[in-house]
Amino acid sequence: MKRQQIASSLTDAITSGRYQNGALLPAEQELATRFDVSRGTVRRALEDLARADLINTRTGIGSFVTYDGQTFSDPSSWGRALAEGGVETTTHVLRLERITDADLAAELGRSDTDFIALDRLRRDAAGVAVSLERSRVPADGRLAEAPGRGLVDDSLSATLRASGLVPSAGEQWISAGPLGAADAVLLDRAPGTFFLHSTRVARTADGSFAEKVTSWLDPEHFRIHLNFGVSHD
Amino acid sequence: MKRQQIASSLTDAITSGRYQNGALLPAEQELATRFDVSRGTVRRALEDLARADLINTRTGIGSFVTYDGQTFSDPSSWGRALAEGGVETTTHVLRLERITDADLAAELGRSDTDFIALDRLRRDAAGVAVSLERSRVPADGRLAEAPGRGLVDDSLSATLRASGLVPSAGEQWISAGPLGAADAVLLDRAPGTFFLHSTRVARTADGSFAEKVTSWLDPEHFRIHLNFGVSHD
DNA sequence: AAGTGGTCTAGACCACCTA
DNA sequence: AGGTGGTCTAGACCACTTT
Repeated sequence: MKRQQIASSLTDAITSGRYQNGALLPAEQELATRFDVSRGTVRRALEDLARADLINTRTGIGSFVTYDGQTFSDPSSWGRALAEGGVETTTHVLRLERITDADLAAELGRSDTDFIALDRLRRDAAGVAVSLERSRVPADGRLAEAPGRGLVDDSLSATLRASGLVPSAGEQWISAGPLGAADAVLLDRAPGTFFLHSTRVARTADGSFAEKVTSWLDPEHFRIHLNFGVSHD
Repeated sequence: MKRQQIASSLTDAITSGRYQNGALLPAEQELATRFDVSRGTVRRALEDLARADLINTRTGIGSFVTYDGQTFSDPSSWGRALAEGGVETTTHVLRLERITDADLAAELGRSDTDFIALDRLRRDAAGVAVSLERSRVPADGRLAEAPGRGLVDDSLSATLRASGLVPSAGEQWISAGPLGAADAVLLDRAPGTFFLHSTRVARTADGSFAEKVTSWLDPEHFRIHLNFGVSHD
């Protein structure tokens, strides 16, 4: 299975950060030469990556990496925020710490009020802040040590996976509205600027809480993409 | 697109009963000869049918029909626009007519440039316009008469179903942005007002176009809700 | 004009299944 | 053994994007 080897190799390169989010992959012919296969085989491998929402291929240009190390790729029907073609972004961790949040615990129906909070800001190449994401995951097991140890591969999804929290179901709400005063400061925008807003709650197969992510997204840089009825493999 | 023509032809043969449930399709090489294409193209078409659960391919044997005549289920995982807090709305048809749209045909990869256009405006109880929806469906078969006859049950999806166009897969993009001048007039808002925007393209099992809907939604009245992972994958 | 992805072709070899 | 699907190849032509 050369196709799988190539897909696996490219997936690794993307999730490990060798190909950054927004970057352009080498041309298909170049990949074919590099892997010593035909272009058709490269294309079949790239189809797999596209299905997993790791890349976004555009005619006449190439394949852009659309993986920010944040979202789970497993539930393929997640609405994913896609950077418009070829915008390079960098991610900055605003905070990573253990918190207590009784409101969130009540909302999720949890008795445990301890969580790990991870807040991140994304900037485009020009340094303009384009998104603000707040993740909350349970402070159980190995995750409890994340603030001290850092994230696995710098990726929240990898850290969750390493902790055995594999999301299998969830809900997402997408809306739009004006930025609040505090968020506006973080994003360096005028208060009241309209942003896309997404709230996502994921649970594992046994129904326990896996992750809650709320995001503010600059509508000029992001749109949310959904795919239905075509997931297989 | 030979692939799509072949998929469409085979889908028709299956749903019309020419290939009964459980029957074995002709061999790929035989189909290739019959359609006068290469085997690779036949295989890509069969992949589409398999993805739509119309056939089941087994190594060394062939492709069995797995379609029992039941209608395809609607893709239940569409992102649905939900009115906040039980706001009652009324829907007004702005237009329902046959149109020619070469750009849309090109975008969808269709040679037929005829479509049925249905534009609708929704107002809340106070009479404020809260959403604008433009639907485009193919002007094939019974649908071609919709402008004269009206919609089945006043519902576009019911009309589509009655015409044999059952969506089984698709994509949706959600973004946000300022209203254009023309849309602002229709919605009775100031140009540049920020609205949620959704574009949805649905296709039938054989990959042919079923419906395209673009919507502008007042972010104060609507949010989009997604639910997934509960029963499949 | 040059580079890129999108599609199709004709052929090849393999693993699998039924005889 | 002979037919079937699974995979890969090397090349071709086209439409699109950028220079």
